[in-house]
Amino acid sequence: MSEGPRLPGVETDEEDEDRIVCHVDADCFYASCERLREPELEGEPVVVGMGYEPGETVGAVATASYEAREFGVESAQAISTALENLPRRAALSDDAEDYEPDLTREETGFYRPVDMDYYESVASEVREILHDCADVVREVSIDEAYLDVTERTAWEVADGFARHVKDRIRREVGVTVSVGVAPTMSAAKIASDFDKPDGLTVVRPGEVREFLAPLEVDLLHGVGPVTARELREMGLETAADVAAADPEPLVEAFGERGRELYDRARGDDDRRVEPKGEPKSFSRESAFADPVSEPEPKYEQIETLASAVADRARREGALYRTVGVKAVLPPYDVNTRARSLSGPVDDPDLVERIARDLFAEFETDPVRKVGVRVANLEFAAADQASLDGWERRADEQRTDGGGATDDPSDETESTFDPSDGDEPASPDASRDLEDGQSSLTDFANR
DNA sequence: TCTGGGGTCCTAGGACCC
DNA sequence: TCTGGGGTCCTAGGACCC
Repeated sequence: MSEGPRLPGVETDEEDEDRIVCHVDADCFYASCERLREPELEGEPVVVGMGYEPGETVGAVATASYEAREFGVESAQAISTALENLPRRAALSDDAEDYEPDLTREETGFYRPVDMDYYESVASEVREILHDCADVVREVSIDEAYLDVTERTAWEVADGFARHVKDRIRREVGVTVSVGVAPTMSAAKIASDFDKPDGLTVVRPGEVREFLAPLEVDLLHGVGPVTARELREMGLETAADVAAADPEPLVEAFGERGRELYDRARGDDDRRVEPKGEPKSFSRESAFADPVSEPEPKYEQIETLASAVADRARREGALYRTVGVKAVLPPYDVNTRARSLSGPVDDPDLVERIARDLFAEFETDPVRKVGVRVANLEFAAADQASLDGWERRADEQRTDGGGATDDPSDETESTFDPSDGDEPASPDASRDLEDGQSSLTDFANR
């Protein structure tokens, strides 16, 4: 996790420079998926919108095909803006009179709503190929992964290997990907971006710093608009500038991230490709078309989201110890509130109660977006969240000795006791958990 | 860029403990 | 009671990524 200064000689990272890391990044993945099941879209501008319904103008651009990008359509753009840059083709034929009469077919595009289930099915086909091509795969998102292919290829033939991966995905799934190969994860990531779409870039050991040198700072992973501006204010425009800079001011300005930035710009990155661990949180949020001031619609949304989040956690076998809400107030004021319990639970009704409770503060505010989150997840291992699981834990805590170790949030728990008593709501584990908990608490309080 | 949704990590300050 | 040092956990906000 944390990089920081490291002790010399600990761990086994002496021979790290010999890793061969491959970063695979699908090109405008959602749009490619749409083309897969609708081949007529091939070669046409395609815009995939989230929160978008056919024929409407709300929502935002999730992905735009390269043809659509030519018209100035960008990811995260409001659909209404995208439509100004690139009118909807269907609209043209449906209702031609309402649109500029001189629009040619070439100046219009296809708009489709996000269909996650379908993209997920395509992604899993890609994933299978990736796992077939590498010993270790880290999936970063639905359309992106790192592969450690050290044991599968050699630098002399790395481009042939990458070509093979690309070809297999194209042939067997039908989408194109861009691939970067480098001795580090961060360089591989940048390399895959270097020649998009359908790119293939190999950066060999010893070439990393030279490869990065001319890049603008905002192309570095982890540098967004805010950091880029600050770096420029410090006179650092390119990766070479950062690499040659004194690291101290960077650390001062950005903390640990500053150190990381400096290291990465110099090509230093000793992270190993590792499979992604368990998720840390689940959340759902949704925006209102216009800010809402009345409490009722907001609470209704909160409840819907709370139950969706709790459902998800249960499906994934996760217990949670923290419940949070989010309220976005105009113009774009993000507020979050969270409350932790003294032990992990699976209890949809409790999620809903806490979410309502936390949200009460924003009851009468105009709100444009609300969200619900669970965190501090625990994935009950193979043995489920069984009672003996809890007894074992309780034993651990007991033998821990001093009562000091448990229950900093004791009073949180008691806050919920009154409302908790009124119904035997929670099926399965959670009741046992809560019971187990209270005896634990009793013990601690003795 | 007038702003959608689902995530991660980091930081700062406070409470609390020894 | 006028004030040390080390640590953990919690909340809130922010930057960033896809």
